[in-house]
Amino acid sequence: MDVWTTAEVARLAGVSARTLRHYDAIGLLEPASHGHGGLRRYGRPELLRLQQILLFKRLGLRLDTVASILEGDLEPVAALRRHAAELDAERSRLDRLAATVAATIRQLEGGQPMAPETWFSGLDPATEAQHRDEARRRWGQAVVERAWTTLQALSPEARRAIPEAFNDINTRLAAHHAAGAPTDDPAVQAVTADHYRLIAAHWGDDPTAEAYRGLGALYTDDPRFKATYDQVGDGFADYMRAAMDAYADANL
Amino acid sequence: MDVWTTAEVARLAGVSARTLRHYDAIGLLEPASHGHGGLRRYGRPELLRLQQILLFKRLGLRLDTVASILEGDLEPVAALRRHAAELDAERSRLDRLAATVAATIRQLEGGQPMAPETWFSGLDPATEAQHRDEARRRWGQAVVERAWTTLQALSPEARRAIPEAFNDINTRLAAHHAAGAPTDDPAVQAVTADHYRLIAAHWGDDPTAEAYRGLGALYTDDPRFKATYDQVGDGFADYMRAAMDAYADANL
DNA sequence: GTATTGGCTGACGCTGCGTCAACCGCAAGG
DNA sequence: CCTTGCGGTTGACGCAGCGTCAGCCAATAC
Repeated sequence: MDVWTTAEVARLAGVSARTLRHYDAIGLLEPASHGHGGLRRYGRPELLRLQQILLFKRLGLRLDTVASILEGDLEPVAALRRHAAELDAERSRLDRLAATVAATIRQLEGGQPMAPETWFSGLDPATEAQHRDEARRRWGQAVVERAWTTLQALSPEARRAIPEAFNDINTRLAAHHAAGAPTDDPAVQAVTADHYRLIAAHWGDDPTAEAYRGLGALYTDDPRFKATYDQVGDGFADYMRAAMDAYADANL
Repeated sequence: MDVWTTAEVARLAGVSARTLRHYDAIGLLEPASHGHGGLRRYGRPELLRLQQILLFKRLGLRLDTVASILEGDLEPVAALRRHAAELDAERSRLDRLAATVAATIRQLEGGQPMAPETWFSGLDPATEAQHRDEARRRWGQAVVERAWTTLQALSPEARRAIPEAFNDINTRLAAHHAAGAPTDDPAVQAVTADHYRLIAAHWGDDPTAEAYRGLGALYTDDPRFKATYDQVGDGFADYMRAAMDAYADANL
């Protein structure tokens, strides 16, 4: 009884026959010999090797790494150390991910269908930087930059309150827009004043005329905002910006 | 400027053009229209949709899940909750893995090339159980079972010391085996006595003759041990068991 | 005229097998 | 003798999410 078939080895080692064939195919564990009809026959050395393979695999090493170790091309301890570091990195990545997911859940629960102001908070640094570059290139104004970063820096509570409030204002303004009211119409300017106060509430100090115009520019020039606002109605982003400009002209 | 090409959208959103084509291929984000030569043309609604896609993707959701959410077939909050649970499970899996890897590193550092006694400590429960079933079926003796479980229950320090000691004994015994010395040869029995004492040191009380014979059976009948010992020399496992039986006959 | 950009459509590669599909050999039972 | 069934074999697709050629077309810049 020194030789075992595929199914026997599989049972002994607790793996599937398919796995053994796979290991043969990739050269990780070749049978001692082939019998009639290509039957795989494994001997004791193969059993031993399989056990070692399973040991390392159980630790999460990739099969090619396991192969390198068993061929003596890789120091087991070194490989495991590197693997441990990778595990650690992956774990902290999951930690951050979980935190972000939790935050998003809270945000979704607290707000309406998600306002664009909240969609982009917390993009990854690379994307974020790219967006800012794009913005700078387009608007070329430091004030717009400040409007954006300020929006980003809002407290979590403020963020949770934002979607509703914006939704409210957008709805009211959309009504005037649909009715064809000019942007300097008193009713429109009243809504815009609410908008200004909403912004100001999270601005630190009251936004200057320049800052408020910058925010208006954000609505029309940043595709992320523009796309959203134009879904409210065709040309709504432009309408909103015009109303904001008018407000700045008259009041700031 | 209401329409963008693949590369433009890619730049705006910070993804690759290939990704956009992929999303088109799987129906996740189809362009608004196709221009001359099949050029993809994206409009604002597509930009918006892409932003939502990227938001959910960034949270680690699979693309088909994202699709379900955007199609309204899946509640975003519910999906995120489930995802959070999965993240949590995965994280604790990584925790356990990292612990196992660390333990293995310690073991490898403390010992020689890894003795078989340590290889199988800490197999996953299913495999472990299967091995024990196999063992019971083969030996049908509770004492063998006890020999095995006792080996498994050793303290970490003892485990670290074991490989060296076993290696030493194996080397000495292998010399006699190669020289063709009978197993009841006094020199062979002297080495066997050392082996007995080594085992006894971790046994709790001194192993009985029955227990020691059971351990010998483990060496020849468990493929995990047999394969290893037979690598020392052909028939070495049998030789060792015979020496152990002889020792038990004469001294226990 | 041609070199450069960009865009297009395949199609393979990666990881570790699970899962058919199609076929063969051997032994027991009708 | 034939069927059934078990266990073995070799392909080959599928999965997730694109990266990465390869080969071809069109418009633009020099």
